[in-house]
Amino acid sequence: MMNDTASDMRAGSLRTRGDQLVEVDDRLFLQSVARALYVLEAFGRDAKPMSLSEIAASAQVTKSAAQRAAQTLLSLGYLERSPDGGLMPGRRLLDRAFDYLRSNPLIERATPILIELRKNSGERVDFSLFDDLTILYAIRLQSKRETFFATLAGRRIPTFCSSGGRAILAHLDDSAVDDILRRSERRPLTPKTIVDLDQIWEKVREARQEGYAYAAEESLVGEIVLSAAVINDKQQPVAAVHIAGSLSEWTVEDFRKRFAPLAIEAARALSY
Amino acid sequence: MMNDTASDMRAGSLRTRGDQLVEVDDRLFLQSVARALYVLEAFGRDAKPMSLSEIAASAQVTKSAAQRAAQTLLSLGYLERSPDGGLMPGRRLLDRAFDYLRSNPLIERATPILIELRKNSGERVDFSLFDDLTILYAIRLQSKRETFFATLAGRRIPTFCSSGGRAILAHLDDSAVDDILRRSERRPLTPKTIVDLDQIWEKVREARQEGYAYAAEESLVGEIVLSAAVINDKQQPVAAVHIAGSLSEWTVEDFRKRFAPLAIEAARALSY
DNA sequence: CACGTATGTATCGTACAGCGATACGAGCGC
DNA sequence: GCGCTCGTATCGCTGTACGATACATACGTG
Repeated sequence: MMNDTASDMRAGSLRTRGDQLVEVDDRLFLQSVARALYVLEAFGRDAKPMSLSEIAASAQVTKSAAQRAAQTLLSLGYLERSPDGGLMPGRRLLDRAFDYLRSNPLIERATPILIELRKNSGERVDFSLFDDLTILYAIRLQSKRETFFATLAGRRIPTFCSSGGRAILAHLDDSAVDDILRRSERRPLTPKTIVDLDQIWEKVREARQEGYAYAAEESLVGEIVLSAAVINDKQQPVAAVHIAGSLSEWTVEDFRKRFAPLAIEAARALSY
Repeated sequence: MMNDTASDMRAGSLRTRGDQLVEVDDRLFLQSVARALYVLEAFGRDAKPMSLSEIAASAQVTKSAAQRAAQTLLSLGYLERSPDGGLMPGRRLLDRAFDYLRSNPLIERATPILIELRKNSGERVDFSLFDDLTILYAIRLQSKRETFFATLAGRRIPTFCSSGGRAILAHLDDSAVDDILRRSERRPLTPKTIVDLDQIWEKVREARQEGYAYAAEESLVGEIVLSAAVINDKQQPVAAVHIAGSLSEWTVEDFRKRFAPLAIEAARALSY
């Protein structure tokens, strides 16, 4: 079967979504399901309770479609009414995320190792998944002082300017790195964010040599993060282990010297 | 057309799902969306990569429906292929949960207060939402030593045997408490779990008097948890603040004396 | 090595679920 | 009062999504 060279004869229709063209594998695709998910995703753009009309506009579906999807999601707990009558994401979403974390063998394996790392380092420890232009925090073990966003799994930050992202890039070949960097928007998150292509490349090369990456104040002022990549059985980087500290307690050099071996060790234990 | 077979043509129809009867509000309900969500929920029952057939069986949809839903969810990132070819929840679910946490005003308000509480107590601090028979962990701030599940938001535990649940019950009137206790399965989680109705009532009454609840080793051996309820503007309990410690470091009495005021104070700050 | 039984994948004709436009009523500001 | 926007409800048509079924593949197993 599967004369795969040509997927030509069948499937692969193109659908438009906003101004993007999205290649859709087959006609098993359920449009109403997609519309409902677009409705949920509207809150990713605007994290506040929204009216039906706002949702319809943001999700780029008709008001009717939004209405039907919202009713359905509401009755299943994936949307909730906010006190003022608007709509907001429902707590059922937490259950699904929980399922994700529980079902994922890598994360299951990672948790005890990260807990150990947290204990040994005394600093914040994170575990993030590589997802093209962004890395996605999956496990977060805080230290004492933290800010709101530092506690939330599900947060994404750009690959190009995070230590985790660059630790991962260091394990890709040049063309793949180039591809990612080119497609990244490279908007600075702090005044110290490195956005220059050559400078990023320099950091990636350094990470290749050292076996880990670090970033000082590139995504949060006053914060230093050091990361090592986790490699799968095909030698591809899939995730990263982070240790994050405060520059009010550490110099960059001391931090690197102290924690690089720990991060590398933890990442290695998770690889393969 | 429109053959008059069976299905009543009017609103508020009843649909069967397994052996449960689910009242569906209107005919704005999108069945295909529901089916897709049932597919995702299958992983809540069995947190491991599953085959399409397993999913179909667990979600109680036909294989065809499961196939279509899976394809759709796959292409949108809400399902992923596991290394062995099976299906597992996709990382996009984390994004949605993140949206939930970010969009929810209560949680936004709670985070800094909990961080402060974590700092002052030095113990693990959790924030859970009341959801009928269960409470749902939304924020978790670990202490040093932790186990896997203690780190995961999205976890649910029974209302009846958790300190948070009983702190919440203490703010409901008797009939509501009774209703919840009766509908709860009351399966013990540890040998120390209190399952006897009268004893639970005793704990609830104690919580009413003290303004907080506690549970020693009822959901995890060696763990003591103390909680205070958060009240909304209609005087209904909606959430709870927990402080959790180890019995290897504290006696029950010392723990209560030391942390009850902190938990109560934090919960009060979040109320209204 | 044919066999049975899993699996995932693909096809197909038809029914009916879901479509979008539109109408309706409530609430707000002017 | 008017004019706007909100959420909600209605309706007839149509094309989406339905379930059964067929097909390819990968297993063990006797």
